[in-house]
Amino acid sequence: MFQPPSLASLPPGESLTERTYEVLRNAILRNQFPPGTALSVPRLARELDVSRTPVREAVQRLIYEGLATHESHRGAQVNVVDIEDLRQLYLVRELLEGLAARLATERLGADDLVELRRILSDHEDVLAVDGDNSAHIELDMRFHRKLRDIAANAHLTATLEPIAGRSHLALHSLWRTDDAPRLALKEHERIVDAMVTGDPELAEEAARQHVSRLRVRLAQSTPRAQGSAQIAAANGKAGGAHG
Amino acid sequence: MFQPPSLASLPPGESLTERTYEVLRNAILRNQFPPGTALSVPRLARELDVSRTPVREAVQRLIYEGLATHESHRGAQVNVVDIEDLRQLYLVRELLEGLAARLATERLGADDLVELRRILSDHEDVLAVDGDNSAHIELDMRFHRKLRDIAANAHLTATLEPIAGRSHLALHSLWRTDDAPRLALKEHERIVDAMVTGDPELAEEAARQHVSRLRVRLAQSTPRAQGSAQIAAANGKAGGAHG
DNA sequence: GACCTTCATTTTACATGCAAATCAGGGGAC
DNA sequence: GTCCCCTGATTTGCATGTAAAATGAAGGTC
Repeated sequence: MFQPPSLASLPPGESLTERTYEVLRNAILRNQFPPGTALSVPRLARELDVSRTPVREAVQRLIYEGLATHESHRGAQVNVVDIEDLRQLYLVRELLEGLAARLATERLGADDLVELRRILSDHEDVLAVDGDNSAHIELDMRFHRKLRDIAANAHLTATLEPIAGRSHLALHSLWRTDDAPRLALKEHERIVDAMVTGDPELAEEAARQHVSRLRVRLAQSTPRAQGSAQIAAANGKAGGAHG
Repeated sequence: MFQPPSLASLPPGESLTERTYEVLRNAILRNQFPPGTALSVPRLARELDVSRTPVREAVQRLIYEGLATHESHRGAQVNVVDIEDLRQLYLVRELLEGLAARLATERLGADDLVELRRILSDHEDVLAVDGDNSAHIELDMRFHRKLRDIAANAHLTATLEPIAGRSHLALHSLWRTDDAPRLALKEHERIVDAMVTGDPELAEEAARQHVSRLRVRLAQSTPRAQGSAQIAAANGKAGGAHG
């Protein structure tokens, strides 16, 4: 059910805890561990072939970051994000993405612009193939991560990263309309356009509108049984591919 | 140097890790562990009379929260916040405190108002005695924490709490002018006044201005050797009590 | 005195041991 | 069929063991 990415695939320079954390985080954000999945420390330790200590520390980090929840003596499980959560989440995210776009505009370099455009172009390619929601989410994450990088404000990054993570986690279960990815890409392009004009306020507003519209679109999405479907999918094995 | 608060003083319902975390966090925010202080896990474990595991986990939490920093194989130390850090920090904090005030205004109940006014009144009392910067910081924290509570947005709280923690950490080393506490209190009162009018936008603006002015005041403060004094105090052992 | 080198101490990063809590899954009792 | 209790397996929360890295003091050389 979960091909052990085996850790070996990761930068061996880092600590085991760090690498374990990356593996688990990616698995969650790629929906390989859907919301509701239990994160048993001994089990993961066996599967990843490390001791329990690094796994425990990685799981705690996921908890602090809000990708997992914890109940006393009952362990952790991948967070289930419901509509109300998302509403509150996007209220915060709107401000922070706006700030990121504003700061990024002030510091935008030629290289950065090239990289941003490459992401947009990759994103277009992915949407052309269509149907692949995971690839869309991946590109969406790359775009927003790049914005944070350009903004170069360590506190903003540290603050926004977990927020963005939780948002993207929710996307797997809550996206609905098929044109949402296309709308998102259009809005990304608008943000970049605003940044190119060199007007920070404009970029901020474009980014805020983007998040605000995401929120509206997600709120309108059929709330198809708030993740209970996910939990079922997680408990019953995800074997049947096209369930 | 550090009277072991011994953990026993804390809610015995919680886990050891949780209680250890609270003890360390309070010690840092009260400047009992000034910036630069090394957080040696075995040493703290001895002093607090618990095993190393809960201490290690508590320290990691402080690191994720940004109250401590970590260097590979060299352990953690209490974060040193410099002026540039603070500038970036307050840019983020301004937005989030604004949001908190806006949401709090929409949900303000009679009890909440009583509590807020009580905090303001306690704050006045403390400033009347004067000279006690720690008490001012404590009341400042209480005020902003209460605002977050009233706002009742879990994601905002989770996001703003570490930011506020780091801000308050910096206050111990970077406050300067003697009238800063009084100005802060005045601005708190303005925020509450705005909330009472029931106008969320006004409250948001008042809160943003408060943070923005804090930033300016802190930036103007004599940067008295960015915490190096603190580091010296921390390294030389504070053994001789009144060293 | 300035600069190495060595060696003991401490600490980190990870592994493992273990009591107590929780959960899964049968039987019975009704 | 439903409720309840029991039992065994698993897991959490904490404690402890330990190799390798980092630190620091002592001593030797120039």
